Amino acid sequence: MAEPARRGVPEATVGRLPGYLRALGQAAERGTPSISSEELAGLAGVRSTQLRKDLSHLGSYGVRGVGYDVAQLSAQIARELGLTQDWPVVIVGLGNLGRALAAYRGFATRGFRVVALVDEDPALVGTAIEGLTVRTLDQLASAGPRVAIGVITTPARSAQQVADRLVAMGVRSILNFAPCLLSVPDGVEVRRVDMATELQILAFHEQRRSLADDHAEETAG
Amino acid sequence: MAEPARRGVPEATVGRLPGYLRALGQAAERGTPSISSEELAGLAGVRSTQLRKDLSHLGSYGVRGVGYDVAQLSAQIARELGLTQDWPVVIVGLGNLGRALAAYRGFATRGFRVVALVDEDPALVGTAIEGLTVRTLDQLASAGPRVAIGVITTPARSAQQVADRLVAMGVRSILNFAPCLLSVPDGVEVRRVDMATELQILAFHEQRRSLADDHAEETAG
DNA sequence: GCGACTTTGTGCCTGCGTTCACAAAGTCGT
DNA sequence: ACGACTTTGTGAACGCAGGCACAAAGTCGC
Ligand SMILES: NC(=O)c1ccc[n+]([C@@H]2O[C@H](COP(=O)([O-])OP(=O)(O)OC[C@H]3O[C@@H](n4cnc5c(N)ncnc54)[C@H](O)[C@@H]3O)[C@@H](O)[C@H]2O)c1
Ligand SMILES: NC(=O)c1ccc[n+]([C@@H]2O[C@H](COP(=O)([O-])OP(=O)(O)OC[C@H]3O[C@@H](n4cnc5c(N)ncnc54)[C@H](O)[C@@H]3O)[C@@H](O)[C@H]2O)c1
Repeated sequence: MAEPARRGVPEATVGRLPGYLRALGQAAERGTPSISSEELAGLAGVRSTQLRKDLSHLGSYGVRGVGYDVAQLSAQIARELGLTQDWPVVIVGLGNLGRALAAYRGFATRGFRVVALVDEDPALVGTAIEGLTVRTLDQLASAGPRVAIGVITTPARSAQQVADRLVAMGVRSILNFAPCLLSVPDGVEVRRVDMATELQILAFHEQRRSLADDHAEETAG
Repeated sequence: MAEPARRGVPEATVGRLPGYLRALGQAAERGTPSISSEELAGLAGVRSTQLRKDLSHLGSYGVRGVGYDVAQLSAQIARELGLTQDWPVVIVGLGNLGRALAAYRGFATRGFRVVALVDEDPALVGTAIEGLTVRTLDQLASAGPRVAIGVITTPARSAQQVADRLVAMGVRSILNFAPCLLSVPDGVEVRRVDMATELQILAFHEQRRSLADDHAEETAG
């Protein structure tokens, strides 16, 4: 039974698969041909029961008494995530952040290829960054390569219109770095990376700890 | 009753508070003095019932029949998140990403101040970036300002040792951009920002949609 | 002042995700 | 060949989070 409830992978599980893949990469470097759920879970930072349940959702199975074949499980998760093909990516907005992303070699290593760079600044359009010529959205729409995933690194005020243009071009997956909400039609998925939000969550807990510390001092002293 | 189960703010709620704060900022720009949960929820991208339940956890309350006072609610959420004080931040690893973050003006706007920059590259140490002199971790530990939050933008292989050093310096909040797991003692919180993971999740759904489309064509044709 | 209306705050229910406990299945030593 | 041991896969219990329905509370028009 290699194909159980195949179309029912829970979202929470999907969110952990990339982590498992990275952990498997580490395991592969060590040269161990197979790995137990306990050890792999340790590398991925989850409980072994959770790992096993997650893997059970993909119908994958290891060998009882032994563990999982590292190479095989890697391939299976990569296939599940759609990383067997290369996804063409466009980066829109080549400021500080967009340029850092364009220069980042980490994408290419796994299934993603930056095939276009877009900005509206006339001083940038036509110049080459990382071997790619910067274009406008118009140029991309009329004569560019097909892109599957759009990365938005423009200021927040431009993000919505950029998203609209991308959607009109057929892009259904957007990674948004601008600190704002994007409204898109059904069938288009937006994920946000928001460092300000992350910092604020850290600040919340930091403050909670500070208050706890203060209280401890108070009662102790 | 302005203080109910004050220490019981659910984690999921905390994760949405920054979004509410941003939405309130937008509302404030419009000049509306008060706002209904329905409208604010729209700006934040959640359901109004969820917004109200979230706010109820902080003991905050609006005025029935009217809504929430924008300025007051803003202040209350900011206080809850610990943004009334400035949190000193250090950025470790001044490559492409670290430099982009150092140049980013978005942090200062709300409660965070980059007070130190760290790298181990001798070519960088001693130079000035964005008005701050780059130091080593040793220099920061012995003679630097106190930092509350550490941002790690080094390659993955260095991230753990950097985290260990930060923890030894008393840092209890870490934002990690390196694609790896950090192991830290209890009482230290790590949050990760991982673009590769986000892209892989997008790829999963993209692939799922592609397969669905193929199937639709097949049955239609 | 009063009734109609608006909007908040919350108890309850439902669904999802995580953890526990254990049977199934396979390996390894003898 | 067989028994002890290891490890997986999963049914079941539990807890948390989200959404619904509704009462409470206040506003506004007259
Ligand atoms: N730099 C960071 O470290 C950082 C951190 C967190 C969040 N962000 C967010 O990422 C986004 C980009 O940040 P940044 O520092 O790189 O900004 P930036 O101002 O340096 O760059 C923005 C770029 O987008 C281009 N642009 C603007 N409107 C455009 C449009 N309609 N079409 C195409 N290109 C357009 C501009 O020409 C510019 O090159 C912002 O939303 C910012 O809030 C950045
Ligand atoms: N650049 C991106 O767009 C991007 C995107 C996603 C993830 N990341 C991750 O962010 C991290 C940084 O990426 P980058 O492209 O800026 O890398 P980079 O190689 O350009 O920069 C890394 C910097 O860290 C410094 N460093 C290394 N070891 C150190 C140590 N022990 N102490 C102090 N400094 C040290 C190096 O001197 C260098 O300046 C990496 O882990 C990368 O995977 C980057």
